[in-house]
Amino acid sequence: MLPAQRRDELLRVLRTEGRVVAKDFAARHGLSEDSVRRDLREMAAAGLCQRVYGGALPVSPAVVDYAGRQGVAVENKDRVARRAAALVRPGSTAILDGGTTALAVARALPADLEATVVTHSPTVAAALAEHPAVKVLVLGGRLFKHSVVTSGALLAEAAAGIWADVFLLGVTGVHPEAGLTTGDAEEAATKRTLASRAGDTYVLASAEKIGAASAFRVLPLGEVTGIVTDVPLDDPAARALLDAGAPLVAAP
Amino acid sequence: MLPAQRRDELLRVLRTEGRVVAKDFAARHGLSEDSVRRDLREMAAAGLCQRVYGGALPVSPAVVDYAGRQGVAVENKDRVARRAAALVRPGSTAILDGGTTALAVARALPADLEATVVTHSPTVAAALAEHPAVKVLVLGGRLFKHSVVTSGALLAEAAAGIWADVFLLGVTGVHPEAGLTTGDAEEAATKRTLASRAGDTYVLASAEKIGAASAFRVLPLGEVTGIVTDVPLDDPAARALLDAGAPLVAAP
DNA sequence: CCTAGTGTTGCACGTTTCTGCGTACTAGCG
DNA sequence: CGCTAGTACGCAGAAACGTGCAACACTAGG
Repeated sequence: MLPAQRRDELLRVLRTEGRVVAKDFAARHGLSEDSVRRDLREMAAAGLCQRVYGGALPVSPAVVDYAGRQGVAVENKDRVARRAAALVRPGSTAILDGGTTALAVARALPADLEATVVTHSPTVAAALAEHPAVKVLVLGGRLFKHSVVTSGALLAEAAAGIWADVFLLGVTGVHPEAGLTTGDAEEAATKRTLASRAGDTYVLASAEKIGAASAFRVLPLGEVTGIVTDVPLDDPAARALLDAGAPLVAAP
Repeated sequence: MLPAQRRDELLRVLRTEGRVVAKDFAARHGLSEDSVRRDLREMAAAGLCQRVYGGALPVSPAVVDYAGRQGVAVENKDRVARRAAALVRPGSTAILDGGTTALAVARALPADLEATVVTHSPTVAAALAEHPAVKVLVLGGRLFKHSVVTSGALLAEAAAGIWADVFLLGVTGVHPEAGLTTGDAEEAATKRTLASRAGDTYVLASAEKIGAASAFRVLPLGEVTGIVTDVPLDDPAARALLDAGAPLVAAP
């Protein structure tokens, strides 16, 4: 990445996300933290941003407040996303589900990662367009409006022709008795189809999903390789899941 | 390689990849870095690119950056988009191309329209999730990063199974001699495939496309049903197109 | 066919810019 | 108050840069 490009990108992220975390930005784009910090320092000196401990914020305080709230809200999902992103090994093939957590995973993938990602979410596909080294395969089909993913016969047909190392599955509930659940029957079926096309299946389960249950079961707790969560494993809800045989994996 | 060829190629790479790295370009084409740098310097002086350490970037990031491109010539695109949206009749099936103009068409569709829209653009698909009565079919395939559309064998296979009343085609150039052109060979092939799956094909040609030409021809001017544009039909550029047999349709 | 003129190219040189690393300092947190 | 992570600063090496110059090719006119 060209130095000038790097600075443009920093400004862009600052504008769109309301903040820049030096460490994350460096990791995401395969840069040294030093270069990022140096840029931020110079941009701050030029009045283009406001340097703070850990990164930078936009100059205008109005934007900062908003960004701050957003930041706190997404922090949990980010932790799960970062942990899950590490499951996509260089050179491997991964299936990425739809939904906000899966979208966060797509964004958390290292910028220089060379891998193949299969997805049935147009939103995730568009996000992955930012990752130059990732081969992206979109599974077509009828668009399911609520969660913005494709499903149906066309998808099943396309999915039959692929095989992935890992499937990162998003659900709306992880419950000791109900298992892994989601809010729509067809969506559940689609997720099952995708799970059958990968060697390992990991569930993306940020805190608000733990202990929750929706109407339709995707899979029983024990039939996935791991459930990535940011809830501490000694939390009562987590204990209940572990007792029910859920393979919980704590995000750092 | 001829000097003039080299400069054309530099501009092409700049346009399609959004940047040129002097060293890489020289290595890739068996040139000296000196020559490349010299060209870039002159092009920058002529205002054709922006010289940065390591290579060059487009004059305005908006030219290439997909997100940035939205906002350029907004009103023009909207006029074309509204006119084109009227071509999607209630109850009919339409294929919608990728790109910013097609995205504008998706947004311009009436909120209560009952129709089926087929698209190979994740961005357009996501936008159509806002239209509750529109059935959306996403064509899967390998994601082409630059314009964020799918293409390849998987797409061709999926496209073979559909038939639409109308195809709304986005291009980067409408030129009296070059015809309808776009910046990538595979993209051009994909657009041809889609055109073959619809009864009528209409081109989305906002003013900046008129008279412009890119490297790869999608179709000759005469082989489409109509070319929707906001340029007045008595404009010299429009006249030249009409003389060349282009079926121009003026947007109101 | 020769020659002067023009433009392009590769190379050498000194300069500028960028980057990674070591060191010492500081903010945040328990 | 001590620990950790983040930070600033300085430095040295590497990479990229611009400039001047000489070699070369190509053209036009004699």
